[in-house]
Amino acid sequence: MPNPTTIATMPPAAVEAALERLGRNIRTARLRRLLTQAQLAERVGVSRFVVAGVEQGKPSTGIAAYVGALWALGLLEDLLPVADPSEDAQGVALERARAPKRARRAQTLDDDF
Amino acid sequence: MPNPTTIATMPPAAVEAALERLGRNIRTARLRRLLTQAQLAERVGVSRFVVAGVEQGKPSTGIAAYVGALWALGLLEDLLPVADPSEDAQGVALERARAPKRARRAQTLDDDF
DNA sequence: ATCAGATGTTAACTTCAAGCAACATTATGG
DNA sequence: CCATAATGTTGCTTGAAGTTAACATCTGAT
Repeated sequence: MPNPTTIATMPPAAVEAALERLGRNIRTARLRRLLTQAQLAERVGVSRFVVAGVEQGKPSTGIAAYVGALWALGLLEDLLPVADPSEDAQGVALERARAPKRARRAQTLDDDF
Repeated sequence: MPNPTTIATMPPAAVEAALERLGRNIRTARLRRLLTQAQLAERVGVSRFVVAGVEQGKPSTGIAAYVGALWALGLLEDLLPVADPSEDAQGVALERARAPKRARRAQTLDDDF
């Protein structure tokens, strides 16, 4: 991550909290299944340090490690509702009869200021 | 990701599919809010290429970029139920009156073979 | 209480991913 | 239709993520 001032090094507090929570949840799920970090890591295909990072909610860890852990724990389906368009009430409300493939703000034409 | 044979380069099909779906969902949410990739990237604090990677479900992209995008779109709460211990039916079933802090498999003692 | 195993910590090294820039392509608004 | 903005693509550079290893610490089973 070449740029030192990135989200992975200084994430917003809300993002950081969400990641820590997710990590704790994954840890709880692993312990319930009586798996060691190393065993889970082997299933996921990473080193045990990456799993440790996931359980700490490390922001810079690749998402594949997180999703791989969920997959190895049989919790992949929990990801399906995330940002699901049909559940995005705010998005549906914002969408006023338009579903563009590209976001383009109408350029000011007559109403210059 | 130094190791060439990692989950980020060759993820299981299910993981790959889940990531692609998540990326598409994030893209849909962004378009509904009439934001460009660059605008969303600015809010998240990354370059527009990272956002493009997120929307493609790139496995090796740091989870902070994904969660940051959800945060910037007002969809962070969607992450709360993921791997939620109280919703982990399988985990609750497996947990037989024990909640260890470390996973340790009972070593074979008398029953050697 | 003891000991084996799980987890945390540190360090050095390797490799890839993020950043950046220029260009091509596509889609949208006019 | 055309112009313009958004998105995709490519190549390069560099910093950081992941791996490995060794050691410390803590937990839990016996």
